[in-house]
Amino acid sequence: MLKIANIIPKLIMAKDFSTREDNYSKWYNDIVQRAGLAENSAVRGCMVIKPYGYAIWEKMQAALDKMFKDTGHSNAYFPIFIPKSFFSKEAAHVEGFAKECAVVTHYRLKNAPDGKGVVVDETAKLEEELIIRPTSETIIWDTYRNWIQSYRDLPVLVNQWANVVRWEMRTRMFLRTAEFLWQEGHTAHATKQEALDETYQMLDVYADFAENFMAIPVLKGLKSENERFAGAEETFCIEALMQDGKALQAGTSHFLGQNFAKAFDVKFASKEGKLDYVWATSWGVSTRLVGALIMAHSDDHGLVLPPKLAPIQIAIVPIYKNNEQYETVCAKAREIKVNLEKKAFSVKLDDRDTYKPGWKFSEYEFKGVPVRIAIGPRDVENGTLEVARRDTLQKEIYSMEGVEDKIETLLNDIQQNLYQKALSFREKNTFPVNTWEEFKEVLDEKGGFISAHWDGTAETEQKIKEETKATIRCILLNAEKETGTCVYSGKPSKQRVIFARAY
RNA sequence: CGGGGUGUAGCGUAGCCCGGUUAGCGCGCCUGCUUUGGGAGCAGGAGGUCGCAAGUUCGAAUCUUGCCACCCCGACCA
Repeated sequence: MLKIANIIPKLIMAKDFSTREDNYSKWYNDIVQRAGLAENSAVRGCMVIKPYGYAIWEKMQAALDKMFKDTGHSNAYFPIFIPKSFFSKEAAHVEGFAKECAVVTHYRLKNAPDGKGVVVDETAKLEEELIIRPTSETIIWDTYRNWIQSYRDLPVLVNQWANVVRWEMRTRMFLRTAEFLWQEGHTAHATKQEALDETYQMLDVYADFAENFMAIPVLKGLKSENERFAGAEETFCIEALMQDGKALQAGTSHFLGQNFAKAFDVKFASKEGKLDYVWATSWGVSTRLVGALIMAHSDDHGLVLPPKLAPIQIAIVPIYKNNEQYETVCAKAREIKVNLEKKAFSVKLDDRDTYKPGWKFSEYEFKGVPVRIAIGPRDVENGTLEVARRDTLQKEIYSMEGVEDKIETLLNDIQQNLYQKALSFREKNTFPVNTWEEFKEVLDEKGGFISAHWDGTAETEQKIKEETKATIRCILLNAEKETGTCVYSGKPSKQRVIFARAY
């Protein structure tokens, strides 16, 4: 490092770009659009995930898929359509999803009588309507019945990467769309303890992924009854805090008990020769994580991506005045690219002559590329490079010699720095409160996570939600037990729980 | 499904009240020249069913009615 350059002046921050303070949701939408992550589609509530946005999802998939495989799971695929009757087999489950199901009733179109377009052919009505899966527990447990007879068939450890549809009233890019992509793990076990262990294990996998890949610290906890998955005995979650002080549920892991086994009659013969119902879990994360990634790290210059999930980790921008310089500079740039690729980094050399360097700088900045290298004739002459990091916007001049190692260190540093920043943000925005007045005041003036005593009843949680829009995000798994009095009802409480307004 | 709002070129918009030139502007796009170390400049150019349908009128982006779509605020949710 020969010299430390200045932080980019505020003057040249992104044009026509909303700021977080000015209008948080517009800022979010601007990033999604301008970074080329996604756009609205012709279908209400559904989005088109564009190549750059999808590439982030693919990076997430790759990392998670490996973690699932490493914990013994296999991928499979179940149908997108679920017979309507399957849904009514588990009472709580129907109750929870009935209001947001898309239903297929016919299987054929015909030419309209007036010759304009096509209409549904009423003679092609399905005998039993098909539900487009909002989640796959029912079809999967109906299938598992045939897979499981003996304890020797257990455990079944299956994951599926799929799309699901939940007919939402109000949608937001990535955070809530009518159709979304996700993975859903569905496991079957011989004992309650084994199923519980699996539930915790996958929660840990999610937390590990969030913290080490997404660079987002998460709280691990148990959901209250109100927030529990429809059909689960217990729902566990990871909760993250976004920059506007709202919480985001980033993943869930459910202990389903024997509910689905009973509903779908999935029994197994134990070693002792006794018939018993199978114990189940399910767990999932979705493209919502892309939304989490945006809201956790990005700034008023655009997207900021952690190196481990960035589709492009390093962008190289050549600088030149004429053809001759272009050739020299690009030759050197290609050399650097090859060397960096030897370290398995994803590098983009942007040698397009149709855009100017300044334009490219801005482009990679709002696309969140962690590291940008600029190389010009002066650098070729001096054996140097200008290296800019996206998280701090700092620029430094590096010597070309051994640059691969320095970039590697830099990328690790950026990954760590993003995590630390997010962690200290969460710490600064987590508030223990003891009175109802304080609760409302903190919520309205600061937002963030509120740690407060709760009497454990659904009624109190409901009242709090009605009065403040805040819900219990989770009951921390690793929290110290501490007796106190409920912040709302004044009744006795065994431990503090985490409240927040949430996405 | 309630309450509010908006539909004009790829995007953002002016014009609408009070009907009357060839529907204007910015960004983007195309061509050429000069440029290229932080979103280039100049010159020229292309691009419009004014959301859809009907009505009023000599004449409708503009007025009326109906429909559709989208956005924001509520209830519901990963």
